Amino acid sequence: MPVASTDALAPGSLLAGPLYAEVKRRITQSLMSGEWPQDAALPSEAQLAQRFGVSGGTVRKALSELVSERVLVRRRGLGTFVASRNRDYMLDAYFRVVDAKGRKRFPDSELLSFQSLQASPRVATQLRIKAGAPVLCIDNLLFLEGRPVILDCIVVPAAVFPGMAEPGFRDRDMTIFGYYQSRFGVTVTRLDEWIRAENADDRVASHLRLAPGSAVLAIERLAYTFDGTPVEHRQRWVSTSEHAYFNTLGMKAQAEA
Amino acid sequence: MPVASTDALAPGSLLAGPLYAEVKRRITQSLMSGEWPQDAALPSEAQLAQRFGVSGGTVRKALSELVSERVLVRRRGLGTFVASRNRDYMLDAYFRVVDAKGRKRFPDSELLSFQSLQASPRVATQLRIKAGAPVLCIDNLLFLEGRPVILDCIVVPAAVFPGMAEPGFRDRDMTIFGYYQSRFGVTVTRLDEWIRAENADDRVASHLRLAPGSAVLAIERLAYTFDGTPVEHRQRWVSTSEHAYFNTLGMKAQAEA
DNA sequence: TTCGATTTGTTCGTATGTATT
DNA sequence: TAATACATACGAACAAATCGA
Repeated sequence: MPVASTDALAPGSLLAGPLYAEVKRRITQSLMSGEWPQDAALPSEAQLAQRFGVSGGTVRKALSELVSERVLVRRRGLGTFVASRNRDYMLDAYFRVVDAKGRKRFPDSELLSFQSLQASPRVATQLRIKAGAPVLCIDNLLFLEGRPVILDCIVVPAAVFPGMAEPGFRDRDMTIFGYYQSRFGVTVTRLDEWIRAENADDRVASHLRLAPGSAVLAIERLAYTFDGTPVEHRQRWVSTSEHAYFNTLGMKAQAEA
Repeated sequence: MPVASTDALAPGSLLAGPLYAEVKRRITQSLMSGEWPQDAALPSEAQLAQRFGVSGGTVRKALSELVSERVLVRRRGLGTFVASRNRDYMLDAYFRVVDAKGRKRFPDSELLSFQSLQASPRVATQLRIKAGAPVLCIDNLLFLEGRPVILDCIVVPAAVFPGMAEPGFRDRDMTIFGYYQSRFGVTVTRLDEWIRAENADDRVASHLRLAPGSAVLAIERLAYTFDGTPVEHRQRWVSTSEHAYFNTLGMKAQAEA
């Protein structure tokens, strides 16, 4: 039979905050370290409770926060999993562009270019790497209902995605974040976006089939992984002639009593 | 001693979902009906548990969801309150415009006009009122660090805010949502925003001190109260020459272990 | 198809800690 | 200091979903 785990939290130790927060940090660290393989379930509530020497309710509270932050998903009868960055997840959690009727659809994409370059000072600062460090730059055009609506210029540190190259990227059968996750073990857990309006330059206007000078959304976006390290910079231009960026805050609608 | 309340939930009744969801609906209904006065605490956990005939943990789960949806705030030792739509709350919960360094500041405002008009068909549809129904239209210019950055055109149904007039609105010593809440008992609990890019027309450009045709953010926004009724339509234009609309999703940063 | 084992989801109750008045 | 109220933590029981024998 197994002996008491060394992970058990000392009962009298001085913690910065509540116990469940410490449990959450420990679980996050295990997720980061790759202790639990992709697509496999985490240990059950009862096992985690025993491992950390806390009650099931405390583990549940830690896991529930990670679920609400969309890091984990739990399925009754099955277990707790790292949320897979698949199409349905991305459309639901991260994709914000809707059509005139408010509908979201998964876009088709066309890879425009894939280059190995050196980080510009500006993007390097954002990614917290050295200016001139090797990066991969990917230009991608996204279509909704056959029309080009979104132009993306993705910059990722080469060190974070060792061995990434155009063929593998082009032939992936999944979302970009899903590719990061399954191929490189990099799970995006947070997105920050800064949205501005710009007059489209010739390149942007041409790709989005707009008149030069047309107003477009310019979205600068940073994606982070568990420990807050930025892993992707994306400059996105969105044509809002037929679409809008949708955002909602506050109380969800409640079903009738 | 008090007898069992008629609000008690039947133990064997058929509920659509879990018990805490029903408790949440009941609490929401009481909030809507004005049963609990503004600025006063709701009944304590134990009192609500007794009233609904459920355990404290079930009440806590219902209240916790309303807290996470920013409808309520709980203060230990004090009680549970409807979240006051004051400056700090609005800046934290709803205001999304940041300066070049990512800082949020509360804007100064200048009332441009206050008119009683009839709802246009388009806005009437959004507000779910009849075209031509009486509405109040308020134009407001917001300044950050002395510069005009946001132009707002607010449309609210007159029926929702009986007796609202320019002097009271102009002299309010609080946020607009705080005024709705304290003066008319209308608490905004949800915001939907559709963000587009536009070339500024002469009026918008003039107010925001931009060249005509400059790209600006055009944000169409609907505010709802508890039961999902829209109570305000706001068309907002934002100059992003010195500012950006900031949005973040996913896992919060965690303190070190 | 049925059954049993596993796992999460919900509900209950209790005890203790902490902040406020 | 005492009373009140929320916050945390524990443990237990049962329901519901899933999967494999």
